[in-house]
Amino acid sequence: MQMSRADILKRLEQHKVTPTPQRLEVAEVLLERPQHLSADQILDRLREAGSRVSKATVYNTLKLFSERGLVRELTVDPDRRYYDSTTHAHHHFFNVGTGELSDIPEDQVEILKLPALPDGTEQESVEVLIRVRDRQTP
Amino acid sequence: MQMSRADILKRLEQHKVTPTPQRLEVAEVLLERPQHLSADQILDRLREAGSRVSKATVYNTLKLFSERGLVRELTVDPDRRYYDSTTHAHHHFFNVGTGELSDIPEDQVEILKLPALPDGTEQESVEVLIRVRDRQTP
DNA sequence: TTCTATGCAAAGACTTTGCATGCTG
DNA sequence: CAGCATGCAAAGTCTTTGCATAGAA
Repeated sequence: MQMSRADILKRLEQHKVTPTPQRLEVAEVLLERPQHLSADQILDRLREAGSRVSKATVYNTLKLFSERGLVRELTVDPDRRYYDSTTHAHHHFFNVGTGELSDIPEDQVEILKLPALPDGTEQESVEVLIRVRDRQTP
Repeated sequence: MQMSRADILKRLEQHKVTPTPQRLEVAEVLLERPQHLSADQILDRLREAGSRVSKATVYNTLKLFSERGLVRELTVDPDRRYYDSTTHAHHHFFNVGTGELSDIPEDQVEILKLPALPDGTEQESVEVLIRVRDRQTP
């Protein structure tokens, strides 16, 4: 990824997000490279870098970004929402011990057969989540 | 399913859960049939039936049940944990509008290819989640 | 100046903890 | 009687709301 400030501005505009200083800061951290971060992780990074954004602004900004399709919200850990800088369809590994999330390239998974959808519904997404844990090495 | 009180007692014992009046009440509601319920939904049903269990006890009981493998915890909605009375591997539909969860029988999904696991990890589960939404009927 | 959008303190929702209570050996 | 398990009030964490502030027309 490695987006310049100008690239980020462009991407915000593409998604109809009015750029503000705080939104730019959040976008810079999350869009820097393909990654999965929680709101608090982003807040920590911003604070380390000297920013003074409030917690609520980070949460609200990420919510806005995901509503506008700029990032993708992941539901894999009941304790926190992760935001994915990669928005196209792909699958995930989730390490239940460490909370670490990693991408599975789409071509590494092939689903042969899927069921019919419930009546009156349309598909929004198909996600494969492989939960893993660190192997014991005693 | 349709378990009698005796069946439920047996199932608790099989999973090394000491039966208490409150645990039996929670188990009766959740294990009655294949279903997915949140802690608060279970609390509501218990209260309607005249029970006086506390909220915390319902939460703690469900946590214990899932640790002991009596039920399965599902992570599909960041706002609440669902508990599944069906513990064997299977997949789910999740209606993002209504919050409704439904089972996909295991034989309705065939995964042809899965990636190698990250180094040093072992697989815990593979879950397919199909998010759907009600189709617009204007 | 009026109207709209932004940013944060405080409130809210879900869940867990710590201690009082009761039971077992 | 000692020791352990149980159940709940209160506290904690993550997230959203409502209002004060700033900016645009």
